[in-house]
Amino acid sequence: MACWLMKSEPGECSIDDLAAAPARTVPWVGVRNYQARNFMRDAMHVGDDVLFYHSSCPEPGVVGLAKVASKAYADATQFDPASHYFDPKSSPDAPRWVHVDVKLVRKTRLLSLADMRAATALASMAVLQRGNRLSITPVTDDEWSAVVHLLGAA
DNA sequence: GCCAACGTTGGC
DNA sequence: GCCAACGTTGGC
Repeated sequence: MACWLMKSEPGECSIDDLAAAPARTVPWVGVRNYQARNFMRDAMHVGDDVLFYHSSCPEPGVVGLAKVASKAYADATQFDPASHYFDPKSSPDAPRWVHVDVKLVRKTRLLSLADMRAATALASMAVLQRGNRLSITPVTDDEWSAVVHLLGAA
């Protein structure tokens, strides 16, 4: 079972939005980066563990644990001209963008980006590497355990 | 296939 | 708002 870190801007979908969603599940719409899409399409499986991360906000960091709740399927927003995520080059016959559903397991305390950078056990995390901008990154089992340990040690 | 220009991300 | 880093686009 693989683990992932998924970034969300709290202004778009916060951990509280996820907690309030029906079945505490949201479709992870809006990914418009091929590498992140490929992770969802090719490498994610139902039941994979997810670190839910707030980005582009005053306190970036991990704020919850979640799971992958569906296989990848077409992102409806790419076909909607009114959507911010509309992609005129995509067609329903050959959808360019797909996504999975993500289901909340539990909210956690904030494990801030600063906390993460300070933790030696997390030094190799993809999300912490210089220049990283990917909204979805793989997390190793060891990194997952270290994050959960840090969250528990609050 | 190269590469310059441009757009986006995201922390600060 | 700044800026570094990186991805995408499109002319050639």
